[in-house]
Amino acid sequence: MEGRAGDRHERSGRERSEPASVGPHVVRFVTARTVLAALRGGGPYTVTELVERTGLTRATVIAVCEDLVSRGWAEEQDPERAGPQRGRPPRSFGFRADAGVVVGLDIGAHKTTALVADLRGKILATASGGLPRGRQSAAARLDVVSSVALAALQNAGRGPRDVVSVGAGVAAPVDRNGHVAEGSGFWEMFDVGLAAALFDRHGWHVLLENDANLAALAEQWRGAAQGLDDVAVLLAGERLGGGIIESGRLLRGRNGAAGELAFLRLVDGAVGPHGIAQLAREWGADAAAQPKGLGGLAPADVTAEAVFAAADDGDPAAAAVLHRLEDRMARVVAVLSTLLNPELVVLGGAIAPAAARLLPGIRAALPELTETPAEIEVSELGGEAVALGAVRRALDDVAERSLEIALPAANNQAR
Amino acid sequence: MEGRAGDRHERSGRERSEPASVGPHVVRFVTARTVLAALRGGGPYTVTELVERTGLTRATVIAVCEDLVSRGWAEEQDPERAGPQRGRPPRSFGFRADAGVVVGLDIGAHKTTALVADLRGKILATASGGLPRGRQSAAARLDVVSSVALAALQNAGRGPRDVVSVGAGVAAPVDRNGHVAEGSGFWEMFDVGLAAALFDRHGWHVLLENDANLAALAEQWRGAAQGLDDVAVLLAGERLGGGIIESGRLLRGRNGAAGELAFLRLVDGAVGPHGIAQLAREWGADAAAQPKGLGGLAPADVTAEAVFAAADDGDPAAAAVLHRLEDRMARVVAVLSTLLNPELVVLGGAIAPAAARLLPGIRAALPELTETPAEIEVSELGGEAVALGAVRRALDDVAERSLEIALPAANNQAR
DNA sequence: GGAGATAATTTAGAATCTAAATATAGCTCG
DNA sequence: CGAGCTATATTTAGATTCTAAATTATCTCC
Repeated sequence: MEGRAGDRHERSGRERSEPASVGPHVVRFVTARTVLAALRGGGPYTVTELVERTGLTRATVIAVCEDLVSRGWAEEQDPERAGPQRGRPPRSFGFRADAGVVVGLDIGAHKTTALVADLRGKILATASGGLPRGRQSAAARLDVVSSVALAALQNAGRGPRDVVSVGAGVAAPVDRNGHVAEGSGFWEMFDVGLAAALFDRHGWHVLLENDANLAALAEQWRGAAQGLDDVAVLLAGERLGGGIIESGRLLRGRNGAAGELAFLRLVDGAVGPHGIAQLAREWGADAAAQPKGLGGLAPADVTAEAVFAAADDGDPAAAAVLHRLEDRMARVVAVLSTLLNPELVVLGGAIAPAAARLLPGIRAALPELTETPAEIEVSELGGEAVALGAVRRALDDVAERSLEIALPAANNQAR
Repeated sequence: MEGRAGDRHERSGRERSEPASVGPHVVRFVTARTVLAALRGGGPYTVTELVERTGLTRATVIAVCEDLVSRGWAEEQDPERAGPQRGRPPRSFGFRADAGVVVGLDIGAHKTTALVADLRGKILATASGGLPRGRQSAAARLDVVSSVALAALQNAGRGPRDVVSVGAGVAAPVDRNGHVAEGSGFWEMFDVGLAAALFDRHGWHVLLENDANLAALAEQWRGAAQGLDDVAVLLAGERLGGGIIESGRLLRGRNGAAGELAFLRLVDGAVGPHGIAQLAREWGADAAAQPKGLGGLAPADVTAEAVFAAADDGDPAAAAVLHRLEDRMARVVAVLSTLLNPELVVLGGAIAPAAARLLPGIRAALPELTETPAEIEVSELGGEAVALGAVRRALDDVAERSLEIALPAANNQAR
């Protein structure tokens, strides 16, 4: 048996005999998606421009556009005519970026961040909320997530009904079906729980995804990796995660654990700013040639900043710590470069500020370790990378399902 | 209209305004591919069976089938009617597996192997030829490849005109466009050279690919990884290469160097049978507790077999060598498991026989090294894995292009 | 107000699918 | 041996969609 060419059935599962009903409808479906994609790509376009961009006929474009208008995805606009023009005035159609919103969620262990964006990805509002420390029931946690999302929506002046799709990132492996890998501790509650809860409460379509994967999407969308199709993103903080994009697609692996290099022996131990301090304590002892070591700090005072400062002052022990850190990072990047041959590796997460400092050292160490060294950059997206990637994920979902989605009726009417 | 169906432009790249011409023709194109895929999957089918399998209407199926017959891809067959049946006798159509052949080439440094298969992948014949040692001109090398392919064709009783597609594997990175990565030494000659030469001489459509990638395809097709969508294959011999399949797709990376772990520091040095002997020489010295070490062999007599034999005899030095080897392999598999989370890792290449011996040790070491250990198996495909994968690659190409390919006229007539 | 230009709209034609009606070939049974 | 049954093939009608060409509309310039 083949199953090779015809594997479409993302959801329908086992059934054969499904390719069914290809008819002319599908043609319309495809052309509508083509036109919609063109509209989404830029400002209002005249029909003539759309004809050029899509390669379709004038008649077809107009028919499709009117269809899209009636579904709420596009609107006809009076083009701003700069000065007198000759000929019959053209009709213009534009994408209705405000026909709905998407929500991007970054669900961390202690804090949840929500981003609300319009259908072109313009960020409209933010909100975040922390969990009080201590054990929390699943319900309490879901309540926090839900209320943070609602707060962000309110900040954006929109309501729950306006939400067309939701992306959500968690710090655990998530497989292709949106299931959290077994053995992920409390993250497992989000497996079914999150999507079900948010669907039940608000009717939202929720896509769960690994946080590092979302960070990778964000970097490719609006970060250091814009436009690149082969990228890896390291999300290093308290945890070390990786998101890998190959040929423009996220890699997930069998259980969604691809890129989960947290346990790679090569890089054991934390590598975030907290980790730097810890490494300094561990390594300071044997690396210290001077009696004072690490600028004479007491162990409790060893912080990432202190180590950097000490290194700047010429403290050899601190310099040695940074050297070893550079070496560790370089080895991680080297493994990625050799195994996956990305064009660029982006260092992100809490370590980003520190990583900028280490970049030259890492770059210098790399050629010795691999034949195909990738470029390395530090993320400039800050703390919202994951939430931003969640927005991107939701937008992709909207693009894919756009012609099946019923837009919020109110808006549909409103304009 | 003529040039409609052939509008593929897989390579045309940047141009906008290309999605063009979606018309009803495309619908036919899709349904034809669907029916052809169904036919390829199994024996002759009655129209009714095809209706069930494809979900299309009876009328459509018949129309498409007759179309396929006229193009030479299918033939109408008198179904063998077992005993009396009721109702009007059905028409049956079958895939013409003999309408053409594909060729799979394994182009090694010293030897080239060719496999000829029918359009269902049944291997019809083999041939191989070695290069005399010493420097060879590019032309001489291409001559060998060409003549080996022709010999295999002759063995199969077919001619060069019967060839519909050719897959070829080389031991160098090959990017998505079929270009050999720069810096690959003499393999670069195949970059343009091979495809051009074989096209000029015989009109063949040649797909160049990395050998380990092809081995991965072979394992997924007819080897240990049948039906799995997330697999890694290690091809270890004089060289160490890796082929990675994720979500059913080969990973290539930016320059086609994905999986090229030959230079990974973790596993430096050869790991093939030759490598075992070498490691034994290197490591024997310091691992030897007994005065005799390695069963008292002289360095020149140290072979893989000898090391295995010595270990069986209880020689601790030999056992230590094998232990370290197991550890190395385990670490490679661990890196793959952690980074890519495959379901299975297949050990192939020249090391395969030896690897079977080491498997338990590798499996035992793995859980310590990764949280998501993959299954491990040894390849059973032998020395033809790469050529077999090349056949698979060519068949995929045929499936994709089938409706644009003109089948050899002779056969077309013949039946 | 007419000529020219640009674009929208209409019309005709072709390809494709589905669905329903009709025809066909073989078997069974009285 | 012919009527009836059955499963299938073939034909026909209807709907949808595209392209291409002809027609109509609206604006500017002279």
